[in-house]
Amino acid sequence: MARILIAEDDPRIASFLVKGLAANGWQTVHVTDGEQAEQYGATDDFNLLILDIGLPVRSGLEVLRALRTRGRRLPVLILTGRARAHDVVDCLDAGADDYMTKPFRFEELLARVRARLRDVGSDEPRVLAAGPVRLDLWTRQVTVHGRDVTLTGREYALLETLVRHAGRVLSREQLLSHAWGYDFDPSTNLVNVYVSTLRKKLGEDVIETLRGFGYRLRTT
Amino acid sequence: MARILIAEDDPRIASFLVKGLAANGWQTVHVTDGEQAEQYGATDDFNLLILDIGLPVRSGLEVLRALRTRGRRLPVLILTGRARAHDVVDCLDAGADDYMTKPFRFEELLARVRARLRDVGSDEPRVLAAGPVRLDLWTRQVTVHGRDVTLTGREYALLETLVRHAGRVLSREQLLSHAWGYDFDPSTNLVNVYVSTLRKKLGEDVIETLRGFGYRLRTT
DNA sequence: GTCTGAGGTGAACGAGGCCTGAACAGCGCA
DNA sequence: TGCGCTGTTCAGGCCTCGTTCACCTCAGAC
Repeated sequence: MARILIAEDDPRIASFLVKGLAANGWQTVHVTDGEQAEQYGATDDFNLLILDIGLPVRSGLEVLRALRTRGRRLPVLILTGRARAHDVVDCLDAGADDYMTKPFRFEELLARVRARLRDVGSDEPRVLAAGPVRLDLWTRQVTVHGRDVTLTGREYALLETLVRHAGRVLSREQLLSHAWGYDFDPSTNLVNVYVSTLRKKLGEDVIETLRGFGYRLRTT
Repeated sequence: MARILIAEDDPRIASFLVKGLAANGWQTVHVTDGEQAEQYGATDDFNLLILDIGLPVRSGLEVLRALRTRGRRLPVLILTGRARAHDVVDCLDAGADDYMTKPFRFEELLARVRARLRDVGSDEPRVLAAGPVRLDLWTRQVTVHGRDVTLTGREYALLETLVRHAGRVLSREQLLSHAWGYDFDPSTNLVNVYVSTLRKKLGEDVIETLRGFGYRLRTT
């Protein structure tokens, strides 16, 4: 099983990452400053480092440079705020493999983590299918009962989450954190709205409502 | 699977090469000075050597001469900066098979790598086709729905990238790194502009926009 | 030197996606 | 049956993202 080192000082984002990655079967270790990140990253215990660029004590960029200087080839995924997006170039120069700007959707992070771990673990299939729904992850094409459907970004993200957990009941909160990110207002009715639009595009019978619990993708 | 030895001391270019070649299914080994290049190149483990001319410890030219003196017939692709373009003649004399001047476009590098590996692995077809588009890689002729179209260099590079990954959604960054190179400003709107001009020449329906994600070449 | 065309930049414009708030519908419980 | 709670749907505004255009630089041809 792949092990992931998370270097992130914002407790909110960190807990979001730890829980989400654990739920997908990865072991995580969480550190909160650049010094620890460098120490742990220098061991051979991890298959991936998720590195916040704005860490205390020592910045993510410094950590990355130090690791690369020591010859560590560990894949590194950089997290950066909008405002510091220009730092990304330096990080890629310094040998980062990929980056994401905050706020990010969890599904997107998962996709990138999977891509980076492809050599280590099982690789990501090209097509996801559940019940009448097929998602082509390369082309982002969606079909229902063989019929092509065009979805917007959010609609696609939400459907992808449902398909990945097909048959399971997912709460509004779970769907929000996967398809939107950690940065959501709990009182929003966004999920309801997007389920509604998805139903219009996919047909009424594809997504089931479990009153009081959440939604579920029909697998039959 | 073909194995490629990369001898390049600029970490930026090296990481660009390693990632890009790996993504195309080649195994790479990366060394950063002329001494290592010579040691690794002397083994029989590689099908191609990508050799920077300005390496520390021992220059690319020295490495090349040493390998050839020892009777190694390994194909060698030279990388050279603009300023040192005159060294190319010496390298070709010393037995290099091909060369590129920095900065270079990734697609161009790929084409040369494919050409050099032709004997070893699968060989490159002469014509690429996807949907209504046909590219003749030898003559650089382009047709859409059978109609001839003339493209500038960049337009061609961008279209080639789209055709090589036809149907897949490619992000702006992926397109930039393939059609422009490692040396791009992530905030540029170049891709947008060139997609726009390509659409004018090829027709509106050939390249599809996936809002928030990138572009895709229609395969139907 | 002048001209031409390719490559690249910055900004204005516009469409469309995303989200909110509120009205409406329907289910379950008393 | 009536009430409250949960879920659905719709209209409308904001704002991001993509498109396009005018303009600049640069290199090569003549």
